[in-house]
Amino acid sequence: MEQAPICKKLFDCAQEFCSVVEMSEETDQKKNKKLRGRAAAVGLTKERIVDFAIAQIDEKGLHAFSMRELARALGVSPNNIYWHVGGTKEDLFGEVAARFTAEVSQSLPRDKPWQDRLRTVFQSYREAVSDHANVAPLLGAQLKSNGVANLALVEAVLTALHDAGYRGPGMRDAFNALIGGLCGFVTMEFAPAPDEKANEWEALFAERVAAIDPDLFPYTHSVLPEVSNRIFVLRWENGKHVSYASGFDFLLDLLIEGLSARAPNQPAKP
Amino acid sequence: MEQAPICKKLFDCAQEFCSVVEMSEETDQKKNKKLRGRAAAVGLTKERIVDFAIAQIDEKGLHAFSMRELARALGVSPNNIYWHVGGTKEDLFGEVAARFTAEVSQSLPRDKPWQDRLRTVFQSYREAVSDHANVAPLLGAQLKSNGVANLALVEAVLTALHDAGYRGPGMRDAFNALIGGLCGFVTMEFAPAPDEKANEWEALFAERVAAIDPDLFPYTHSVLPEVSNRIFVLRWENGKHVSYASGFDFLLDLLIEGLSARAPNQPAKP
DNA sequence: ACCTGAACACCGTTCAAGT
DNA sequence: ACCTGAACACCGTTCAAGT
Repeated sequence: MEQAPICKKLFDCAQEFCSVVEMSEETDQKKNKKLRGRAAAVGLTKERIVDFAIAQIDEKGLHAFSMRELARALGVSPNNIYWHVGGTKEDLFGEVAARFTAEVSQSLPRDKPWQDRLRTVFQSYREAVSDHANVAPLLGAQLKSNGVANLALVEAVLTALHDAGYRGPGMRDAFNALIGGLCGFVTMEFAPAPDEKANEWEALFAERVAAIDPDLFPYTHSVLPEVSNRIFVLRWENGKHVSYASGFDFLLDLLIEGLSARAPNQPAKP
Repeated sequence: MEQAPICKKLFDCAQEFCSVVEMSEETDQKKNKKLRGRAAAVGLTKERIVDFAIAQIDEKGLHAFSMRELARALGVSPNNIYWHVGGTKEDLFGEVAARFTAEVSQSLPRDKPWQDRLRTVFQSYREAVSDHANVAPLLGAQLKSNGVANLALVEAVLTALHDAGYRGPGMRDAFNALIGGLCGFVTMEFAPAPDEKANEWEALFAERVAAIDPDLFPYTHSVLPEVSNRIFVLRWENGKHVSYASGFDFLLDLLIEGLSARAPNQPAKP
């Protein structure tokens, strides 16, 4: 599993050592050739693999993604991928998720009030995910994704809560409510639709929605026109086609407002 | 896809017609034998299939679930399942999710204030999911699950929001914030851990967490003892092993509180 | 209608071997 | 170290056929 990176490191050290030793009697040309002969034979790197994986997932969806097809796209034997990325498909997904959350933690302002910092963190999280909506399930619905990569995000949220005065169990609950609520929202927002023959499923679903029994669910039936395919359970398209931005913003407002009202550190009133 | 049920109906009609015609010259024994000869040959039903599917998922996890193994457990040919449940694994997952959310909408009180009704709806949703935590990804991270089955839940939430005075776009946003936030939370809560060799992954993760750089993430590092494996991103076990109940309750409180404060219908103050 | 057996095209992963 | 070819054990799904 984890032996690959370790081996790699050992090998890098060994290489370094070698180059130093042979430096004197080796021409630059020879060296290049040697390098091309091994690492550059295919030139595969973890970055390149993750790049292609994300592209494939973006294009065909997570469901259709396969290691063998990724290998074909890279023009490489499948085992080569395993070597670079760890012995398992799940490991690759972990790398994808990691790359991903790394983008979020680019520009986190430090000099604003904690409420504003929270707002920008989660807004940028949602933006990052919506750029590659098909990977959404990897972030919310798998533990491996919650890797150690997105520490910047964690640090940002924790310090914000600290500034608000939250400590100990209260801080934990607040953190979990924020991450669970908001990241969970985004996961649901971009939940993939069944990949049936084109619009077949949509038509069927719309039909069923239209056939809702007014006697059993009178209110739902009455608001169907303003609600159909625009709220979470009663929909046949996900956030890629129908915007849930206002719902997300509303949730974010409710949470920050509530956290402010309950914050142990209240602004001094002169 | 959907042709199976149609065929079924046609056949049922035909059967009925036949029995009526033959009724006069057919003994009850003969009829029973005939019935046993076809439908009861294996006695497979959609209910039985879903029962077994849930059991298998509970036991081995969603990742390890397979149609062929389900067929083996049922003592049946794989195609038999396809016939009863629709032409696809995804269809079966849809049925599983449906059965599931049907449980939630059992006891929804109607005579309480809307805040209490919302509270019980979502508490019981979380309880239902936690009883079969491994199916959680089917509910939050796939659109097919958001089928038309859980209409009782939708009706309950919508009427609660109506009583609070929410209408139109405001009602939509409130609905999405509630469902997305709370159901999303539960999806994250029970996100499955990688199924690696036992505790290997856990040890590795714990190790990595312990190795967090205090210079890069000073605050996270300082609260590690009270936070490690107890908040969402920094964990190696999911809600099956570590309770997130207090975080969920806190989120629920924040939402209901916020919705009350903004509710167009405020209680009359005499 | 309900059910089976055999087959197709694919998959994740591993093993032994090359450079 | 980096990479390939061939193989294993499985999978979802379909097709033709039985009752």
